[in-house]
Amino acid sequence: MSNRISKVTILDIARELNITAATVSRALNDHPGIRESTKKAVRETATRLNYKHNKIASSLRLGKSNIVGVIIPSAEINFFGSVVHGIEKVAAENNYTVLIYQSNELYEYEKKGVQTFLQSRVDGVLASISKETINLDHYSEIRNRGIPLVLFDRTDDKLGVSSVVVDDYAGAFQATSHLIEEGCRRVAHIAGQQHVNIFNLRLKGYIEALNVHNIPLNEDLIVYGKVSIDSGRECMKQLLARPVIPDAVFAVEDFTALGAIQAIKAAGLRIPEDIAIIGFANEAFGEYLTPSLSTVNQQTVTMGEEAARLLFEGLRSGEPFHAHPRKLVLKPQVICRGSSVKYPKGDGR
Amino acid sequence: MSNRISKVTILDIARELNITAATVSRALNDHPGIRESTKKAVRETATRLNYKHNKIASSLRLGKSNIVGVIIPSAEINFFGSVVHGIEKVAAENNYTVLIYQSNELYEYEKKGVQTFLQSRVDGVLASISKETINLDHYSEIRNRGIPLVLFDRTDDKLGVSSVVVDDYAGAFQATSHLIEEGCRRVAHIAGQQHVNIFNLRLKGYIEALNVHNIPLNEDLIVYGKVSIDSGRECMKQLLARPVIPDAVFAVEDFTALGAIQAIKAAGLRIPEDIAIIGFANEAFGEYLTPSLSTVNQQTVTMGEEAARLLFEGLRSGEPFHAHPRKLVLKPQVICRGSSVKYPKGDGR
DNA sequence: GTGAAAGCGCTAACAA
DNA sequence: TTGTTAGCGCTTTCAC
Repeated sequence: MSNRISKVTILDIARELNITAATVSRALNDHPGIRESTKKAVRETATRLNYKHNKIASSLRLGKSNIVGVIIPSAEINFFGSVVHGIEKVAAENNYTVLIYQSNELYEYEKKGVQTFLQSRVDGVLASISKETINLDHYSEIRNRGIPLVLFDRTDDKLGVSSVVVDDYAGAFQATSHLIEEGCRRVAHIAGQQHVNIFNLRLKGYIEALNVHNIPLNEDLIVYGKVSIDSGRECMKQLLARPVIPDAVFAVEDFTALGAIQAIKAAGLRIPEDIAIIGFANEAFGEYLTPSLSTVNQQTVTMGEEAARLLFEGLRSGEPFHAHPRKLVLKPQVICRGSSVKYPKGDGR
Repeated sequence: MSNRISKVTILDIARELNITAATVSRALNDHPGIRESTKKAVRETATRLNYKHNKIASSLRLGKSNIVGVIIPSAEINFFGSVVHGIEKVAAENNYTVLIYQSNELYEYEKKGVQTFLQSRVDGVLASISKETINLDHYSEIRNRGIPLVLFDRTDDKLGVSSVVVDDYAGAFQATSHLIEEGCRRVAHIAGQQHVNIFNLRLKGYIEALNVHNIPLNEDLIVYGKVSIDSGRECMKQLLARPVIPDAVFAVEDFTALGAIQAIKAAGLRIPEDIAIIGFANEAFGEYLTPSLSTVNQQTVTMGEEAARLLFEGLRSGEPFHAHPRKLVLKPQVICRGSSVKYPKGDGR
């Protein structure tokens, strides 16, 4: 009620106590070598006057904002939501605030996000590259300005920055192997855009699993989609129209799998009896489907935590951040659920 | 490559062109009364030198940050994700950046978020109150400091600030009426914490619908839960154990409905034949369930847009923000899907 | 149409 | 242990 619009500064506190602003600042920052009694008095006066630290002034003076910017394609994809959680956790531990920017998978938005971050003088950036993005100059700019940048999930080695990814190749290999071990022989793959690194790796993992299990690769069983529910549905329809109908599908991620499931059901086929299916990413909805969706877990929270840790370690060390880029590879795990398990008791071998 | 660490300021541009920083500032801000040729030269030099506007310095000088803070319980609830989308859209139109803080439904986090925003000198706050929150002093503080505050969805009239809500009472009324019109007579309600305004309104809407349809209220058919999947499951189990088994359930929101569905299926009952069910909130997963979940749509994006608009209008008008709080009530719509429609062709009357 | 000068609120040398 | 002083980068009166 007293100070409707707070304009209380450290100077007000100083005057109140007949000391200088410098002392107040030091007291507030718990500087060693300020008498305890002074600190106490300052703190009390601060609360009494309703003082609030001005981060903007502090940032300007310090040349650092204590903000990290995070660029994600979409907060509505559960995967990124979880990663952000991991990031926020570590950021909070380091006394940092997190600014989130959604690119909506659009190159232009992504560029705009980078500019916003640069203007806001964020101390570091964590980013996952949008599907649409091919030109990486905006990320180079961050790098070149010496601002710590760590990529996660959708990364690009060309940038020469640290990154955290899940082993998509291994995940795809395991997922496909799982289907084969359930007894499937005509395993199809609904793939994603091949310029996106992780989607390409998933295709490769799929192919390798076929190899290892001595199943000849059949190009007819691979379709390339755009990674969405609609695209998954369309791709599945194409597969069902081909001479050889698959008995299993490894979808590039869960939304694609969902679309495929709809198409399979619409065709009057049973899951997993006629066609088994597995997705990738462990989106929340998968658990609630009937049958529940098998998928690959990507350690999302860990990914966020590790990415943030990489960032803060570099931030603390203070030194040329991008000198020695590190690459962390997390191990994925197959989650077997109803959509892929044909023989709940035994196994297919 | 040239300026690894950008330290280019308007002064550098000024020196380059033999003018003063003041002129550069004006040129960059497109001040009228700066010669076109000067502006052009300044802009060119700025890009050449890789100049980047320093928002922090600007904010300090201007006394405004051009940032709005948004407090939501959780980004993982689809509902809030959509609202944030609406907010971001309007914020972008107004040249504002959005800072998001997740309270995780925890009072302490929520308080911390408010403090962070206050320190960051956000120009306004949009918030949805956490389920756990009872004490509202932290919100009063925002208000008392004269910082624009607009609440959405989880609001509280006691604060005397503008708010945007969906008409929960009407939504609950419509949802319950829908079940009754499908021929159900023993309509149960899994309710939420009654200190949360919207949950209380939903209970009231439920009761009123029974009244209007001349169905006596049966306290045995109401259980109070904690609004989560687990709680929904437990509450449903309780209902199934009672002397009168319901033939329909109106769940306080979709996650609760999901838990209830699991319990119903586990009990070997069919949906909607034995028990029809409807949720609230139109979470994304509902569409993908089998049967798909009927629910109440809350105009989420609109809610975000309207809340943001309320904020920016006040921000622009510049005047005592909380003098005339406005309350916007959006109309919800029942979405009929498989879980509640017993007679797809006709109706229950 | 442009310059000179002051200041937003804070912090860190350097002094004392 | 505390004070003095200067400055972070920008914007804005007030001059001219």
